[in-house]
Amino acid sequence: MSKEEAREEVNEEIKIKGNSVSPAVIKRLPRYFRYLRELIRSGKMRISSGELSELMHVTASQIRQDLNCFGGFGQQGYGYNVNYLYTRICEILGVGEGFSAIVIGAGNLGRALVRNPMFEKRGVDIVGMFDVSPDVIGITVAGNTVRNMEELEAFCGEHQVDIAVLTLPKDHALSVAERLIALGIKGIWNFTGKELDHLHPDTVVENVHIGDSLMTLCYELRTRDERKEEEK
Amino acid sequence: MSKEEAREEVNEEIKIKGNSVSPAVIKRLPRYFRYLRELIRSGKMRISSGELSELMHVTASQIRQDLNCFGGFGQQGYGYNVNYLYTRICEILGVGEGFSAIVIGAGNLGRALVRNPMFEKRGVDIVGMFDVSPDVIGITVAGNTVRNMEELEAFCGEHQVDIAVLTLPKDHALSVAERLIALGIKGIWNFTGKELDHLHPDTVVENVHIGDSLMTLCYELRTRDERKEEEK
DNA sequence: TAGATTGTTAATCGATTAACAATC
DNA sequence: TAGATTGTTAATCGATTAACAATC
Repeated sequence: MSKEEAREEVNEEIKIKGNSVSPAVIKRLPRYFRYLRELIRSGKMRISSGELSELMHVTASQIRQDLNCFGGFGQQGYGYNVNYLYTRICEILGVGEGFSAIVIGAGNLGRALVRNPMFEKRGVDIVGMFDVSPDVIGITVAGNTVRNMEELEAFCGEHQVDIAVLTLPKDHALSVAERLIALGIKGIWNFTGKELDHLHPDTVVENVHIGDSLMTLCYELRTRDERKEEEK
Repeated sequence: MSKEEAREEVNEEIKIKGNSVSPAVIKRLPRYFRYLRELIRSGKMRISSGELSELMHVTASQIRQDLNCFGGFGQQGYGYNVNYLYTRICEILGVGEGFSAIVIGAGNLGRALVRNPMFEKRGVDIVGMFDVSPDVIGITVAGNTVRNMEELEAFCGEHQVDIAVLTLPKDHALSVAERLIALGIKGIWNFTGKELDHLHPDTVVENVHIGDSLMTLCYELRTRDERKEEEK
Protein backbone atom coordinates (compact mmCIF):
# COMPACT_ATOMS: atom_id res chain seq x y z
CA MET A 1 0.00 0.00 0.00
CA SER A 2 1.43 3.38 -1.05
CA LYS A 3 1.63 6.23 1.39
CA GLU A 4 -1.11 8.06 -0.47
CA GLU A 5 -3.44 5.10 -0.19
CA ALA A 6 -2.71 4.67 3.50
CA ARG A 7 -3.45 8.33 4.04
CA GLU A 8 -6.72 7.99 2.16
CA GLU A 9 -7.76 5.16 4.40
CA VAL A 10 -7.12 7.11 7.56
CA ASN A 11 -8.92 9.98 5.95
CA GLU A 12 -11.95 7.87 5.17
CA GLU A 13 -11.94 6.51 8.68
CA ILE A 14 -12.07 10.01 10.09
CA LYS A 15 -14.99 10.90 7.88
CA ILE A 16 -16.87 7.79 8.93
CA LYS A 17 -16.29 8.21 12.62
CA GLY A 18 -19.15 10.70 12.87
CA ASN A 19 -18.55 14.40 12.63
CA SER A 20 -14.98 14.36 13.76
CA VAL A 21 -14.31 17.58 11.85
CA SER A 22 -15.20 20.46 14.12
CA PRO A 23 -18.06 22.80 13.17
CA ALA A 24 -15.65 25.74 13.30
CA VAL A 25 -13.59 24.20 10.50
CA ILE A 26 -16.62 23.32 8.39
CA LYS A 27 -17.91 26.86 8.64
CA ARG A 28 -14.62 28.13 7.25
CA LEU A 29 -14.48 25.79 4.25
CA PRO A 30 -16.72 27.88 1.97
CA ARG A 31 -14.38 30.81 2.51
CA TYR A 32 -11.42 28.73 1.33
CA PHE A 33 -13.53 27.70 -1.64
CA ARG A 34 -14.11 31.36 -2.56
CA TYR A 35 -10.50 32.40 -2.21
CA LEU A 36 -9.20 29.40 -4.14
CA ARG A 37 -11.66 30.16 -6.94
CA GLU A 38 -10.23 33.67 -7.14
CA LEU A 39 -6.66 32.37 -7.09
CA ILE A 40 -7.38 30.05 -9.99
CA ARG A 41 -9.03 32.88 -11.90
CA SER A 42 -5.93 34.98 -11.35
CA GLY A 43 -3.75 32.17 -12.68
CA LYS A 44 -1.91 31.38 -9.46
CA MET A 45 -0.63 27.81 -9.50
CA ARG A 46 0.82 27.34 -6.06
CA ILE A 47 0.43 28.98 -2.65
CA SER A 48 1.91 28.56 0.81
CA SER A 49 -0.09 28.73 4.01
CA GLY A 50 1.81 31.93 4.80
CA GLU A 51 0.76 33.64 1.59
CA LEU A 52 -2.82 32.50 1.89
CA SER A 53 -2.92 33.64 5.51
CA GLU A 54 -1.93 37.15 4.48
CA LEU A 55 -4.62 37.17 1.80
CA MET A 56 -7.36 35.88 4.05
CA HIS A 57 -6.32 37.62 7.26
CA VAL A 58 -6.12 34.43 9.29
CA THR A 59 -3.09 32.65 10.76
CA ALA A 60 -1.06 30.28 8.62
CA SER A 61 -1.31 27.83 11.49
CA GLN A 62 -5.07 27.78 11.25
CA ILE A 63 -4.97 27.17 7.51
CA ARG A 64 -2.61 24.21 7.87
CA GLN A 65 -4.65 22.86 10.76
CA ASP A 66 -7.93 23.23 8.85
CA LEU A 67 -6.71 21.60 5.67
CA ASN A 68 -5.16 18.74 7.58
CA CYS A 69 -8.51 17.68 8.94
CA PHE A 70 -9.13 16.16 5.52
CA GLY A 71 -5.67 14.89 4.68
CA GLY A 72 -2.29 16.17 3.59
CA PHE A 73 -3.09 18.43 0.69
CA GLY A 74 0.26 20.18 0.64
CA GLN A 75 3.89 19.36 0.16
CA GLN A 76 6.70 20.29 2.55
CA GLY A 77 8.97 22.94 1.16
CA TYR A 78 6.58 23.69 -1.68
CA GLY A 79 3.17 24.66 -0.34
CA TYR A 80 -0.18 23.82 -1.86
CA ASN A 81 -1.10 23.30 -5.48
CA VAL A 82 -3.99 25.69 -5.97
CA ASN A 83 -5.89 23.55 -8.46
CA TYR A 84 -5.51 20.38 -6.45
CA LEU A 85 -6.52 22.11 -3.23
CA TYR A 86 -9.56 23.64 -4.91
CA THR A 87 -10.58 20.25 -6.28
CA ARG A 88 -10.34 18.65 -2.87
CA ILE A 89 -12.27 21.44 -1.14
CA CYS A 90 -14.96 21.10 -3.80
CA GLU A 91 -15.14 17.38 -3.14
CA ILE A 92 -15.42 17.94 0.59
CA LEU A 93 -18.18 20.51 0.14
CA GLY A 94 -20.10 18.33 -2.28
CA VAL A 95 -19.67 20.66 -5.25
CA GLY A 96 -20.08 18.42 -8.25
CA GLU A 97 -22.24 15.91 -6.43
CA GLY A 98 -24.93 17.30 -8.69
CA PHE A 99 -27.39 18.19 -5.97
CA SER A 100 -30.77 19.36 -7.22
CA ALA A 101 -33.01 21.89 -5.55
CA ILE A 102 -36.53 23.25 -5.70
CA VAL A 103 -37.50 26.70 -4.50
CA ILE A 104 -40.74 27.04 -2.59
CA GLY A 105 -42.07 30.56 -2.59
CA ALA A 106 -41.61 32.66 -5.73
CA GLY A 107 -41.76 36.02 -3.96
CA ASN A 108 -39.08 38.70 -4.11
CA LEU A 109 -36.53 36.67 -2.23
CA GLY A 110 -37.19 33.40 -4.04
CA ARG A 111 -36.93 35.08 -7.43
CA ALA A 112 -33.77 36.97 -6.47
CA LEU A 113 -32.11 33.77 -5.27
CA VAL A 114 -32.96 31.84 -8.43
CA ARG A 115 -31.54 34.63 -10.58
CA ASN A 116 -28.32 34.63 -8.60
CA PRO A 117 -25.35 32.74 -10.06
CA MET A 118 -24.73 31.30 -6.60
CA PHE A 119 -26.40 27.96 -7.24
CA GLU A 120 -24.62 27.40 -10.52
CA LYS A 121 -21.26 28.28 -9.01
CA ARG A 122 -21.77 25.68 -6.32
CA GLY A 123 -23.04 22.96 -8.63
CA VAL A 124 -26.58 23.01 -7.28
CA ASP A 125 -29.20 22.64 -9.97
CA ILE A 126 -32.54 24.43 -9.60
CA VAL A 127 -35.10 22.03 -11.07
CA GLY A 128 -38.36 23.64 -10.02
CA MET A 129 -40.16 26.54 -8.37
CA PHE A 130 -43.46 26.43 -6.53
CA ASP A 131 -45.95 28.92 -5.15
CA VAL A 132 -49.62 29.12 -4.18
CA SER A 133 -50.34 32.54 -5.64
CA PRO A 134 -52.02 32.70 -9.08
CA ASP A 135 -50.09 35.96 -9.59
CA VAL A 136 -46.83 34.06 -9.97
CA ILE A 137 -47.89 30.53 -10.98
CA GLY A 138 -46.93 30.12 -14.61
CA ILE A 139 -44.32 32.88 -14.79
CA THR A 140 -40.77 31.96 -15.68
CA VAL A 141 -37.82 33.01 -13.50
CA ALA A 142 -34.34 32.36 -14.86
CA GLY A 143 -35.68 29.53 -16.96
CA ASN A 144 -37.85 28.03 -14.23
CA THR A 145 -41.62 28.02 -14.59
CA VAL A 146 -43.38 28.52 -11.28
CA ARG A 147 -45.63 25.55 -10.55
CA ASN A 148 -48.69 25.30 -8.37
CA MET A 149 -47.89 23.99 -4.89
CA GLU A 150 -50.46 21.27 -5.47
CA GLU A 151 -48.13 19.72 -8.01
CA LEU A 152 -45.36 19.29 -5.42
CA GLU A 153 -45.98 15.63 -4.64
CA ALA A 154 -46.35 14.64 -8.29
CA PHE A 155 -43.21 16.57 -9.22
CA CYS A 156 -41.09 15.01 -6.49
CA GLY A 157 -42.33 11.60 -7.57
CA GLU A 158 -40.97 12.22 -11.06
CA HIS A 159 -37.77 14.11 -10.25
CA GLN A 160 -34.90 13.55 -7.87
CA VAL A 161 -34.92 16.49 -5.45
CA ASP A 162 -32.20 16.81 -2.83
CA ILE A 163 -32.74 20.29 -1.42
CA ALA A 164 -35.76 22.49 -0.83
CA VAL A 165 -35.19 26.23 -0.55
CA LEU A 166 -37.93 27.72 1.60
CA THR A 167 -38.73 31.36 0.92
CA LEU A 168 -42.41 31.26 1.80
CA PRO A 169 -44.25 33.01 4.65
CA LYS A 170 -43.39 31.82 8.14
CA ASP A 171 -46.86 30.56 8.99
CA HIS A 172 -46.88 28.05 6.14
CA ALA A 173 -43.33 26.85 6.68
CA LEU A 174 -44.11 24.02 9.08
CA SER A 175 -46.80 22.33 7.01
CA VAL A 176 -44.70 22.59 3.85
CA ALA A 177 -41.65 21.24 5.65
CA GLU A 178 -43.67 18.25 6.79
CA ARG A 179 -44.78 17.56 3.22
CA LEU A 180 -41.18 17.81 2.05
CA ILE A 181 -39.95 15.43 4.71
CA ALA A 182 -42.71 12.96 3.81
CA LEU A 183 -41.44 13.19 0.24
CA GLY A 184 -37.96 12.25 1.38
CA ILE A 185 -36.21 15.57 0.83
CA LYS A 186 -32.83 15.47 2.53
CA GLY A 187 -31.94 19.12 2.95
CA ILE A 188 -33.88 22.28 3.74
CA TRP A 189 -32.38 25.70 3.18
CA ASN A 190 -34.63 27.68 5.41
CA PHE A 191 -35.21 31.42 4.93
CA THR A 192 -38.60 31.47 6.66
CA GLY A 193 -37.48 32.29 10.18
CA LYS A 194 -39.53 29.35 11.44
CA GLU A 195 -37.62 26.81 13.53
CA LEU A 196 -37.58 23.61 11.44
CA ASP A 197 -34.65 21.77 12.99
CA HIS A 198 -35.43 18.62 14.98
CA LEU A 199 -38.46 17.90 12.77
CA HIS A 200 -36.83 14.76 11.44
CA PRO A 201 -33.45 13.28 12.38
CA ASP A 202 -32.52 12.52 8.75
CA THR A 203 -33.31 15.95 7.36
CA VAL A 204 -30.56 18.56 7.40
CA VAL A 205 -31.82 22.08 8.02
CA GLU A 206 -29.70 25.13 7.39
CA ASN A 207 -31.23 28.37 8.61
CA VAL A 208 -30.56 31.79 7.13
CA HIS A 209 -31.35 34.94 9.08
CA ILE A 210 -29.99 37.78 7.01
CA GLY A 211 -31.41 40.26 9.49
CA ASP A 212 -29.08 38.94 12.19
CA SER A 213 -26.15 40.19 10.17
CA LEU A 214 -27.74 43.64 9.88
CA MET A 215 -28.18 43.70 13.65
CA THR A 216 -24.56 42.82 14.25
CA LEU A 217 -23.64 45.78 12.08
CA CYS A 218 -26.00 48.02 14.07
CA TYR A 219 -24.45 46.78 17.31
CA GLU A 220 -21.01 47.76 16.10
CA LEU A 221 -22.26 51.15 14.95
CA ARG A 222 -23.92 51.82 18.26
CA THR A 223 -20.91 50.84 20.37
CA ARG A 224 -18.65 52.89 18.12
CA ASP A 225 -20.96 55.89 18.54
CA GLU A 226 -20.94 55.37 22.28
CA ARG A 227 -17.17 55.20 22.43
CA LYS A 228 -16.91 58.46 20.49
CA GLU A 229 -19.31 60.09 22.92
CA GLU A 230 -17.08 58.99 25.77
CA GLU A 231 -13.97 60.38 24.17
CA LYS A 232 -15.40 63.88 24.32
CA MET B 1 -26.45 55.79 44.96
CA SER B 2 -29.11 53.15 44.45
CA LYS B 3 -28.18 49.61 43.52
CA GLU B 4 -29.60 50.10 40.06
CA GLU B 5 -27.43 53.16 39.51
CA ALA B 6 -24.34 51.38 40.77
CA ARG B 7 -25.06 48.54 38.42
CA GLU B 8 -25.48 50.94 35.53
CA GLU B 9 -22.10 52.47 36.26
CA VAL B 10 -20.32 49.15 36.23
CA ASN B 11 -22.23 48.32 33.09
CA GLU B 12 -21.12 51.50 31.38
CA GLU B 13 -17.54 50.88 32.42
CA ILE B 14 -17.61 47.48 30.79
CA LYS B 15 -18.92 48.90 27.58
CA ILE B 16 -16.23 51.56 27.52
CA LYS B 17 -13.36 49.20 28.21
CA GLY B 18 -13.13 48.22 24.58
CA ASN B 19 -14.96 45.20 23.22
CA SER B 20 -15.15 43.36 26.49
CA VAL B 21 -18.23 41.48 25.27
CA SER B 22 -17.07 38.45 23.36
CA PRO B 23 -17.89 38.12 19.64
CA ALA B 24 -19.63 34.81 20.36
CA VAL B 25 -22.12 36.57 22.63
CA ILE B 26 -22.73 39.43 20.20
CA LYS B 27 -23.46 36.98 17.42
CA ARG B 28 -26.16 35.40 19.55
CA LEU B 29 -27.94 38.61 20.50
CA PRO B 30 -30.06 38.88 17.33
CA ARG B 31 -31.40 35.42 18.04
CA TYR B 32 -32.53 36.51 21.50
CA PHE B 33 -34.11 39.53 19.85
CA ARG B 34 -36.11 37.28 17.52
CA TYR B 35 -37.30 34.92 20.21
CA LEU B 36 -38.26 37.73 22.57
CA ARG B 37 -40.24 39.36 19.79
CA GLU B 38 -42.19 36.13 19.37
CA LEU B 39 -42.73 35.80 23.10
CA ILE B 40 -44.17 39.29 23.29
CA ARG B 41 -46.42 38.56 20.33
CA SER B 42 -47.68 35.45 22.10
CA GLY B 43 -48.43 37.50 25.21
CA LYS B 44 -45.84 35.93 27.50
CA MET B 45 -44.91 38.31 30.31
CA ARG B 46 -42.16 36.47 32.12
CA ILE B 47 -39.69 33.72 31.36
CA SER B 48 -36.95 31.84 33.17
CA SER B 49 -33.60 30.96 31.65
CA GLY B 50 -34.72 27.32 31.90
CA GLU B 51 -37.86 27.87 29.85
CA LEU B 52 -36.06 29.99 27.27
CA SER B 53 -33.30 27.40 27.02
CA GLU B 54 -35.83 24.74 26.10
CA LEU B 55 -37.38 27.00 23.49
CA MET B 56 -34.08 28.00 21.93
CA HIS B 57 -32.25 24.69 22.31
CA VAL B 58 -29.32 26.19 24.20
CA THR B 59 -28.28 25.77 27.84
CA ALA B 60 -29.86 27.90 30.54
CA SER B 61 -26.36 28.58 31.74
CA GLN B 62 -25.42 30.16 28.45
CA ILE B 63 -28.48 32.37 28.47
CA ARG B 64 -27.76 33.68 31.96
CA GLN B 65 -24.09 34.15 31.11
CA ASP B 66 -24.91 35.99 27.89
CA LEU B 67 -27.45 38.35 29.41
CA ASN B 68 -25.16 39.12 32.30
CA CYS B 69 -22.56 40.58 30.00
CA PHE B 70 -24.76 43.64 29.86
CA GLY B 71 -26.05 43.75 33.41
CA GLY B 72 -28.53 41.97 35.65
CA PHE B 73 -31.70 41.86 33.59
CA GLY B 74 -33.42 39.22 35.69
CA GLN B 75 -34.61 38.72 39.21
CA GLN B 76 -33.74 35.79 41.44
CA GLY B 77 -36.63 33.46 42.05
CA TYR B 78 -38.69 35.11 39.30
CA GLY B 79 -36.86 35.02 36.01
CA TYR B 80 -36.85 37.67 33.32
CA ASN B 81 -39.55 40.16 32.44
CA VAL B 82 -40.00 39.58 28.71
CA ASN B 83 -40.81 43.18 27.83
CA TYR B 84 -37.97 44.61 29.85
CA LEU B 85 -35.50 42.09 28.47
CA TYR B 86 -36.62 42.81 24.92
CA THR B 87 -36.23 46.53 25.50
CA ARG B 88 -32.71 46.11 26.80
CA ILE B 89 -31.68 43.79 23.95
CA CYS B 90 -33.06 46.34 21.50
CA GLU B 91 -31.01 49.07 23.18
CA ILE B 92 -27.87 46.95 23.03
CA LEU B 93 -28.42 46.16 19.35
CA GLY B 94 -29.14 49.76 18.46
CA VAL B 95 -32.75 49.16 17.46
CA GLY B 96 -34.43 52.52 17.88
CA GLU B 97 -31.23 54.44 17.33
CA GLY B 98 -32.92 55.44 14.11
CA PHE B 99 -30.14 54.39 11.79
CA SER B 100 -30.68 55.30 8.16
CA ALA B 101 -29.50 53.33 5.16
CA ILE B 102 -29.09 53.64 1.42
CA VAL B 103 -29.04 50.69 -0.94
CA ILE B 104 -26.52 50.74 -3.76
CA GLY B 105 -27.46 48.41 -6.56
CA ALA B 106 -31.14 48.06 -7.47
CA GLY B 107 -30.80 44.60 -9.01
CA ASN B 108 -32.75 41.52 -7.96
CA LEU B 109 -31.11 41.30 -4.57
CA GLY B 110 -31.27 45.02 -3.78
CA ARG B 111 -34.93 45.19 -4.69
CA ALA B 112 -35.76 42.03 -2.72
CA LEU B 113 -34.00 43.39 0.37
CA VAL B 114 -35.79 46.73 0.23
CA ARG B 115 -39.16 45.00 -0.05
CA ASN B 116 -38.38 42.84 2.97
CA PRO B 117 -39.84 43.94 6.32
CA MET B 118 -36.45 43.22 7.87
CA PHE B 119 -35.25 46.82 7.93
CA GLU B 120 -38.45 48.14 9.44
CA LYS B 121 -38.47 45.46 12.13
CA ARG B 122 -34.98 46.46 13.16
CA GLY B 123 -35.58 50.19 13.10
CA VAL B 124 -33.36 50.83 10.10
CA ASP B 125 -34.80 53.39 7.72
CA ILE B 126 -34.14 53.05 3.99
CA VAL B 127 -33.75 56.60 2.73
CA GLY B 128 -32.47 56.06 -0.80
CA MET B 129 -31.58 53.66 -3.57
CA PHE B 130 -28.93 54.10 -6.23
CA ASP B 131 -27.92 52.40 -9.45
CA VAL B 132 -26.05 53.16 -12.66
CA SER B 133 -28.40 51.39 -15.07
CA PRO B 134 -30.95 53.51 -16.96
CA ASP B 135 -33.21 50.43 -16.84
CA VAL B 136 -33.81 50.90 -13.13
CA ILE B 137 -33.05 54.58 -12.49
CA GLY B 138 -36.38 56.26 -11.82
CA ILE B 139 -38.35 53.16 -10.85
CA THR B 140 -39.84 52.99 -7.38
CA VAL B 141 -39.21 50.04 -5.07
CA ALA B 142 -41.20 49.87 -1.84
CA GLY B 143 -41.57 53.63 -1.90
CA ASN B 144 -37.97 54.36 -2.82
CA THR B 145 -37.15 55.93 -6.16
CA VAL B 146 -33.91 54.65 -7.61
CA ARG B 147 -31.47 57.52 -8.13
CA ASN B 148 -28.56 57.83 -10.49
CA MET B 149 -25.25 56.93 -8.82
CA GLU B 150 -23.96 60.36 -9.86
CA GLU B 151 -26.30 61.90 -7.32
CA LEU B 152 -24.71 59.99 -4.44
CA GLU B 153 -22.47 62.79 -3.17
CA ALA B 154 -25.18 65.43 -3.39
CA PHE B 155 -27.66 63.14 -1.64
CA CYS B 156 -25.32 62.31 1.22
CA GLY B 157 -24.60 66.01 1.64
CA GLU B 158 -28.29 66.65 2.21
CA HIS B 159 -29.26 63.55 4.19
CA GLN B 160 -27.82 61.79 7.21
CA VAL B 161 -26.79 58.31 6.04
CA ASP B 162 -25.44 55.79 8.54
CA ILE B 163 -25.36 52.57 6.56
CA ALA B 164 -24.76 51.67 2.92
CA VAL B 165 -26.09 48.33 1.69
CA LEU B 166 -23.94 47.17 -1.20
CA THR B 167 -25.68 44.87 -3.69
CA LEU B 168 -23.77 45.92 -6.78
CA PRO B 169 -21.39 43.88 -8.93
CA LYS B 170 -18.13 42.87 -7.28
CA ASP B 171 -15.85 44.77 -9.64
CA HIS B 172 -17.40 48.13 -8.75
CA ALA B 173 -17.55 47.50 -5.04
CA LEU B 174 -14.15 48.92 -4.14
CA SER B 175 -14.52 52.27 -5.90
CA VAL B 176 -18.01 52.74 -4.50
CA ALA B 177 -16.84 51.83 -1.01
CA GLU B 178 -14.11 54.45 -1.27
CA ARG B 179 -16.65 57.09 -2.27
CA LEU B 180 -18.85 56.09 0.67
CA ILE B 181 -15.99 56.27 3.12
CA ALA B 182 -15.02 59.69 1.79
CA LEU B 183 -18.63 60.73 2.43
CA GLY B 184 -18.30 59.62 6.05
CA ILE B 185 -20.56 56.57 5.95
CA LYS B 186 -20.04 54.58 9.13
CA GLY B 187 -21.31 51.14 8.23
CA ILE B 188 -21.24 48.97 5.12
CA TRP B 189 -23.48 45.95 4.78
CA ASN B 190 -21.58 44.16 2.09
CA PHE B 191 -23.24 41.63 -0.23
CA THR B 192 -20.73 42.05 -3.06
CA GLY B 193 -18.29 39.32 -2.11
CA LYS B 194 -15.45 41.84 -2.41
CA GLU B 195 -13.24 42.15 0.66
CA LEU B 196 -13.86 45.68 2.01
CA ASP B 197 -12.70 45.30 5.59
CA HIS B 198 -9.54 47.15 6.59
CA LEU B 199 -10.29 49.93 4.07
CA HIS B 200 -10.77 52.44 6.84
CA PRO B 201 -10.40 51.92 10.59
CA ASP B 202 -13.58 53.88 11.41
CA THR B 203 -15.85 52.10 8.96
CA VAL B 204 -17.61 48.97 10.14
CA VAL B 205 -18.01 46.35 7.43
CA GLU B 206 -20.36 43.40 7.82
CA ASN B 207 -20.06 40.83 5.05
CA VAL B 208 -22.84 38.55 3.88
CA HIS B 209 -22.09 35.42 1.90
CA ILE B 210 -25.38 33.60 1.54
CA GLY B 211 -23.70 30.99 -0.62
CA ASP B 212 -21.55 29.91 2.31
CA SER B 213 -24.66 28.77 4.08
CA LEU B 214 -25.74 26.75 1.03
CA MET B 215 -22.33 25.09 0.97
CA THR B 216 -22.56 24.15 4.63
CA LEU B 217 -25.85 22.45 3.82
CA CYS B 218 -24.25 20.63 0.88
CA TYR B 219 -21.40 19.50 3.12
CA GLU B 220 -23.88 17.99 5.57
CA LEU B 221 -25.78 16.31 2.75
CA ARG B 222 -22.63 14.83 1.30
CA THR B 223 -21.32 13.48 4.61
CA ARG B 224 -24.74 12.06 5.38
CA ASP B 225 -24.83 10.35 1.98
CA GLU B 226 -21.36 8.98 2.58
CA ARG B 227 -22.31 7.62 5.97
CA LYS B 228 -25.31 5.86 4.46
CA GLU B 229 -23.07 4.33 1.81
CA GLU B 230 -20.82 2.98 4.56
CA GLU B 231 -23.70 1.45 6.46
CA LYS B 232 -24.48 -0.85 3.55
C1' DT C 1 -40.42 31.44 55.42
C1' DA C 2 -39.67 28.15 51.50
C1' DG C 3 -39.07 27.71 46.71
C1' DA C 4 -37.35 29.30 42.69
C1' DT C 5 -34.15 31.20 39.86
C1' DT C 6 -30.71 34.44 39.08
C1' DG C 7 -25.76 36.11 39.06
C1' DT C 8 -21.27 34.48 39.26
C1' DT C 9 -17.34 31.59 40.09
C1' DA C 10 -14.91 27.49 38.98
C1' DA C 11 -14.32 23.42 35.89
C1' DT C 12 -14.53 21.67 31.43
C1' DC C 13 -14.37 21.66 26.87
C1' DG C 14 -13.11 23.14 22.28
C1' DA C 15 -10.66 26.02 19.18
C1' DT C 16 -6.62 28.71 18.03
C1' DT C 17 -1.87 29.60 18.00
C1' DA C 18 3.01 28.53 18.55
C1' DA C 19 6.68 25.63 17.79
C1' DC C 20 9.33 22.37 15.55
C1' DA C 21 10.50 17.91 13.65
C1' DA C 22 9.64 15.70 9.26
C1' DT C 23 10.43 16.04 4.56
C1' DC C 24 10.04 17.73 -0.02
C1' DT D 1 22.62 19.64 0.20
C1' DA D 2 20.22 23.87 2.07
C1' DG D 3 15.99 26.26 2.32
C1' DA D 4 11.31 26.24 2.64
C1' DT D 5 7.16 24.82 4.23
C1' DT D 6 4.20 21.35 5.63
C1' DG D 7 2.04 18.16 9.13
C1' DT D 8 1.47 17.62 13.84
C1' DT D 9 2.09 18.00 18.74
C1' DA D 10 1.94 20.85 22.72
C1' DA D 11 0.62 25.32 24.87
C1' DT D 12 -2.56 28.93 25.11
C1' DC D 13 -6.59 31.07 24.80
C1' DG D 14 -11.57 31.62 24.73
C1' DA D 15 -16.13 29.88 25.19
C1' DT D 16 -19.38 26.78 27.33
C1' DT D 17 -21.20 24.28 31.06
C1' DA D 18 -21.80 23.03 35.86
C1' DA D 19 -22.48 24.29 40.38
C1' DC D 20 -23.99 26.92 44.03
C1' DA D 21 -24.29 30.92 46.99
C1' DA D 22 -27.00 35.13 46.86
C1' DT D 23 -31.50 36.81 46.93
C1' DC D 24 -36.01 37.81 45.35
